Amino acid sequence: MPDIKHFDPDATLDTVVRLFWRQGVASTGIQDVVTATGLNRSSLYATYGGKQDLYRAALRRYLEQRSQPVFRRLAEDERGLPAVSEFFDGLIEARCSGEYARWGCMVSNAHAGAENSDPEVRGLLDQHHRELREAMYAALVTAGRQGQLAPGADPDASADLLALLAYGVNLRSRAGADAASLRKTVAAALDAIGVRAAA
Amino acid sequence: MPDIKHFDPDATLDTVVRLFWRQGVASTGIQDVVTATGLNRSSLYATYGGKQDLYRAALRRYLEQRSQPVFRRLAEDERGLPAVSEFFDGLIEARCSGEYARWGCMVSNAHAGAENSDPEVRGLLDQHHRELREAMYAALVTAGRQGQLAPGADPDASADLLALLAYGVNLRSRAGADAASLRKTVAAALDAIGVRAAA
DNA sequence: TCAATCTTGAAATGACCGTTCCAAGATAAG
DNA sequence: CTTATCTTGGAACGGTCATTTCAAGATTGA
Repeated sequence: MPDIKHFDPDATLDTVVRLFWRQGVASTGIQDVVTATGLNRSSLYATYGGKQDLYRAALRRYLEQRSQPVFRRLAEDERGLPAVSEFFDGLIEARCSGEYARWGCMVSNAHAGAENSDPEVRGLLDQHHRELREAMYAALVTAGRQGQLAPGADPDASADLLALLAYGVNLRSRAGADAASLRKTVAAALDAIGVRAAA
Repeated sequence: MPDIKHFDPDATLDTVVRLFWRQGVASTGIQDVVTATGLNRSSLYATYGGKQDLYRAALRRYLEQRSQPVFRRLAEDERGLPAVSEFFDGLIEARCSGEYARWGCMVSNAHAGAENSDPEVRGLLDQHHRELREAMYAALVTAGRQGQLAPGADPDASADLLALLAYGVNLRSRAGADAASLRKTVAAALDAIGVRAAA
């Protein structure tokens, strides 16, 4: 009997993700969302709830669509260190060029804003960090099995290090950091963890 | 002939720094500033200009009062790697406990927000990064002179790495990262750069 | 076709935003 | 003490905020 929605909630959410990703939640008004999505306030509120609910949904979708697929690929890659290197290459590429250049990472951005006082948002940040760290750890264990790690390198602590390094890349890329410089920095980190090239 | 100010602009600015540092500029209203400082809108606008001017002044003051003294101490320390280690210990201590626990770094936070679209703010972020990197580099060169660096370690790239790591620490500490875990991560990074403990 | 039920458009809500204005108060040189 | 000049308090400004409301439109089962 009822009417059906005249739009695709998932496609709309992708548009909303882009808004919150680029500008943050505090600097994005509902009017911005209305303008960008083309639908009106009533549909928005009926579908997603208020602004904070909309932000939470967008952050969840960012994790599912943007982060987790990349993490999964990293964790399941059997090559070891080259997989980690490729992960960072893709990261830097995405952060410094193309449609999302200088947007940083929506999760990293959320760390720095007032939005992280929301317990559910905080939970998503922790989940993101855990998943990134574990994917990195899996790749490093694989690397260790293939003798790619330096004798003293601890996969556990190295996974933490590389995860934090990714946050640093995300942050500095938003301020316009040079891609080549970021690549060189990452290479130095991997070199320090892996078997020493030049002794 | 004229009247004089009935307050100390520098002390007031310290209060404003704390506001913007903790909540960010977008989530802080002029009313918050009025309430926190105790002075009046007129005095605020007459002394500092508008909100954006006030934020810029606060960010400048954060650099001068909070960042640069620490950078200077790091750059001039003659001990090498222990100086770097102490820098990170102090950083993690400040980020995870005491008055400013879970506030992150005002500059790191600014990277992630919409405030970095202001050219002057962007300039301050770059200046901060340059100064951090150069202090780190100076300490690493000192370390190298004393034979504390691993044979393959490049002070230049390692300085970049440690600077990005600091941003990662700042970010994750805001989401409640555990101090012990952060310390362990930093130790692993320094171990990878320095002469290998366990071979 | 009718009626039930959801969606949609557009206007309205009150609260808060950053900023301005002006009269009253304070200061110090003459 | 007068007067010029700045500071201060507090009200007022138009604009924008997130959210609500409600009538009109659309859809589907009976």
